[in-house]
Amino acid sequence: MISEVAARSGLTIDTLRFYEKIGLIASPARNDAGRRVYGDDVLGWIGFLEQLNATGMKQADRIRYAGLRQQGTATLSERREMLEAHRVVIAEKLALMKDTMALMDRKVAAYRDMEAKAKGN
Amino acid sequence: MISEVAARSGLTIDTLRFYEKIGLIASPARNDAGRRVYGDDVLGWIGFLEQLNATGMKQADRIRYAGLRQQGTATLSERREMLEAHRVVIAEKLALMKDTMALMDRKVAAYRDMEAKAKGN
DNA sequence: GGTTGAGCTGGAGTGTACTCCAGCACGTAA
DNA sequence: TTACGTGCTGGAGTACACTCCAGCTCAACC
Repeated sequence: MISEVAARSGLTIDTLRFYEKIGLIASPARNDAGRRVYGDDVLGWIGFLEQLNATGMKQADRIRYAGLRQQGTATLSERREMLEAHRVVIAEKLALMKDTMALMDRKVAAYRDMEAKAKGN
Repeated sequence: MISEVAARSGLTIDTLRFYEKIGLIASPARNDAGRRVYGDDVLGWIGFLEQLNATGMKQADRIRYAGLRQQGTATLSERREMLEAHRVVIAEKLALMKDTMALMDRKVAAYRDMEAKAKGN
């Protein structure tokens, strides 16, 4: 079961167990042999975590969010605030990405120019 | 001198020396007392490095780029290729940032809804 | 000429986020 | 019933990117 979640999520088995240990993923049910049996929701949750991760949210914050989520609806507004704060961070990164992409374009064009001139000699 | 570059660049003195050690920054000239005297170009270069860094380029690749840059015009096309490759990476991250920002917006809206309903009870 | 402040070197230490491993248990197929 | 595959735990190890420190030198000011 863990191997299937690993395959579907793109995480490794070790990482899944690690995420569970640090509280990013809720401890799944176990079968008679003591093996993890994951719920259907875990893949969606991992996908969301990966999106937070890939957009630069720190582990500690993701753990905090995961903890709040497990506490249920009482933590809704706290979670909303975290997401709003993260949105701001993303917006800043987005602007930087755009800037840098434009810079790459300018530099690449300049390099092409210089290469053409070097050939022309 | 190093403290001024640190202040202007936003890097720490230790990081400047570290960057020099790993080849990200060329070894600057020294004065009679053996202290670093940086050229005017170093701040621009550090700014560019930071932009590569902030957009997710790995240390090893930045070191490679810095090395090519020090070798002069013979490495122009190699550097251009690196920047083109990085542009692609940035474009992907950009798309992910946009996606995630939209997701944050949807989630925040949904949370606000749920909060409003909870209050209404 | 002694103290202060800035900088020097080489090397050890830190934080983050995994990643790997030894040694053991369980269930199925030959 | 023994071999194999999969999974289990606790803990050690790794990679990356810095960050800190001891012990020293040098120049300038009092």
